[in-house]
Amino acid sequence: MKKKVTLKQIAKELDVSISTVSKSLRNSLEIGEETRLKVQAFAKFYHYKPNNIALSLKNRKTKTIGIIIPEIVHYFFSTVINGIEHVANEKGYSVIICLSDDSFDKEVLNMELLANGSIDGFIMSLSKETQQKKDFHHISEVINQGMPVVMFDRVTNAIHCDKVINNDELAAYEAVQSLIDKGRRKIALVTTVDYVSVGKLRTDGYTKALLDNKIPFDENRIIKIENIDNCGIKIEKLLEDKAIDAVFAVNELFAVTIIKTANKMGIKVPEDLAVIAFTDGIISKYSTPTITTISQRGMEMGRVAAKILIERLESEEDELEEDEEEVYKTVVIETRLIERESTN
Amino acid sequence: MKKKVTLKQIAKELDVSISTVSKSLRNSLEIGEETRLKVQAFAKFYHYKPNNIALSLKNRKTKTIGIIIPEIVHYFFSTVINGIEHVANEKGYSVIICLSDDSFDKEVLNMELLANGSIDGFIMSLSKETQQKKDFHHISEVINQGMPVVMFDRVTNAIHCDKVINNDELAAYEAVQSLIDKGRRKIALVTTVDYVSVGKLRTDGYTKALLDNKIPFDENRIIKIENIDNCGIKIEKLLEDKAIDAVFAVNELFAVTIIKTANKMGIKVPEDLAVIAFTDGIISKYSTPTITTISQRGMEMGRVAAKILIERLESEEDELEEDEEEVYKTVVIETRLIERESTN
DNA sequence: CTGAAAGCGCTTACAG
DNA sequence: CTGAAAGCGCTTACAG
Repeated sequence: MKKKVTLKQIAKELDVSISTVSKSLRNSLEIGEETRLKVQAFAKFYHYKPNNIALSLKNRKTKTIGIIIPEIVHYFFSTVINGIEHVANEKGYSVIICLSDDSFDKEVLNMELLANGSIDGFIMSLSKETQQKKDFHHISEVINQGMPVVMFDRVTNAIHCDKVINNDELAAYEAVQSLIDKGRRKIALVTTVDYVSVGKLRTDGYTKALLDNKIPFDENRIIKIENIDNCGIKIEKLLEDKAIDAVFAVNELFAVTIIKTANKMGIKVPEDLAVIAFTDGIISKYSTPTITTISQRGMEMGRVAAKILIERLESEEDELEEDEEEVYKTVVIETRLIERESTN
Repeated sequence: MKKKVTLKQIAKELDVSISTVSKSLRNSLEIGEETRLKVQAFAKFYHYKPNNIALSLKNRKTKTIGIIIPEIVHYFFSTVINGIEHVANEKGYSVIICLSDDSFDKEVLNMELLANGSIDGFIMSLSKETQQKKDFHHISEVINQGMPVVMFDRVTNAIHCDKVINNDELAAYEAVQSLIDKGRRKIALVTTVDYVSVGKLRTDGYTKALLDNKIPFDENRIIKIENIDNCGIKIEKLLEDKAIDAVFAVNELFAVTIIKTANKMGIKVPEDLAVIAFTDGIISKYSTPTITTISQRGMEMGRVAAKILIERLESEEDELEEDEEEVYKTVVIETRLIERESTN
């Protein structure tokens, strides 16, 4: 077991000063060629690599990005992480991931933990509980300390920072419009409870599409599901309303459950019932029938979020710490309609 | 913008020494009550939190775990991360995640990056390319430097370290046996290419189950798929062999593809063809019919891996750096058969 | 051309 | 009871 070698050890071994070793390894012209080469050879032989922690302390930056998301066993979020990780890696950054489990307390705790020097900036998506409580002090605190934050998907207007989002309302509108274009007029909406910001926006898009097409709005055609595991009855009741010929589901889990329920009830998809879902995941691709979805393009969201954060991080360096007004941007990632079998 | 406050600033402000501040905040009895309380009040007011990086450097441990996995948009792996993250969090550790994208070079690069002080230990699953090349020098190097490594799922005998695995051979055996118990005798195997360690083990289990039941082994009933995207033809050819009444797929993506192909060909699942898959993911639960699977219990694997690593990390502390023989353990996580509609 | 010193933010053994 | 000093591993402005 040979522990990692340090500058100090090399210096001792070679009988030179630590400064000389450091400079040699950084190819400083200050150092005589002979010494430099000697040091370099020795360092190479012992696989010397500078200690990241020491560098972080010295440079006051860690070259790592903190990610805080509600859950990781989730197609969309893992896709975003994938995007972030790839951009980060290209630019020499690592990512450290914390899960909030949709809990406010865990979100706060994890942010505080990481904010104490472990990372240079955050990329995050709000937990349900945080959105419900509307308490964002932990985020503004971090921003106040000068640490950049990029929020994605589940964002809030209450915080002034860079954001990467879909136009959820517009995307929902387009989804519903596409159903209308195919001759469907009695369109139901299956959504989540209201405090999830994106849920609300998607509902707005749905309502607006109906309105613009002069289709009467019927409250009974909207159901809000809190828990996926026991939504069967609610969905059955909705489908029993024979007047329905299409449903817009706010995520693919709802969509596949609807299709399965329809099957059981002898309702044919897409003939009798067209189904379209927000969030393109793996299920939609492999369900029978395959499900038409609106892809949020999580990978792209991740890439963009990482780019924005890193850009801000690297530009801060030369900034003269002036108290200039920060100009934040909100990037809207275009969603993409992926037509499959569940709408014809 | 008020930057984070440091001990130095507090000391200056209160006109005491840094040592006094440090000791006060750590509730040292050395310090007089008055001073201590004064410092604590001040620190609290300014939200003082010690800098993690400085602590890491001082203590020579980071309280963070490095995870290296092939991909993250993958049900099993994200499940494992979830398990790791939760026990890590409980014990005050963070996790930093790097993806190898199944590339040997990225795996090596990322390990070297993290090994330079960023983390206390690794939890990892080998990339395909690494398994193919059988080059594990980067892992033994890290271990040699005294950094503990726990491998899971895709492991190798070439490296001596703690491991968490399924008994892939046995699980495959049991899966095939369950098909046989249901009267199926002409069982096909759809697997991956051989260099993936678990793929090979599952094949062995399949073969053995046939043998033990005196069912003739037919090489034509085994197909190896390299790329999921264009395996349709291979599967069709297999299913055309009317003699087949069951198939054991090495993952759920293969299984669902088989079911869809069967449907198209007018073959009924499970009546004409029973399908069972390794790896319980989200697709199996929502496919039509739902798919019987062998759950690898990724969450549990993650939990166990994290526990082993942290235990080793914390026990090392008091260990007197003796050159005692390390005793590594391999924990086998029992798989679970989850019966659904695709086998009857 | 080389090295001593200061410093990043912290802790702790040791003086006083 | 308080503080100066050394040290974790590194970099760099400054002397010599």
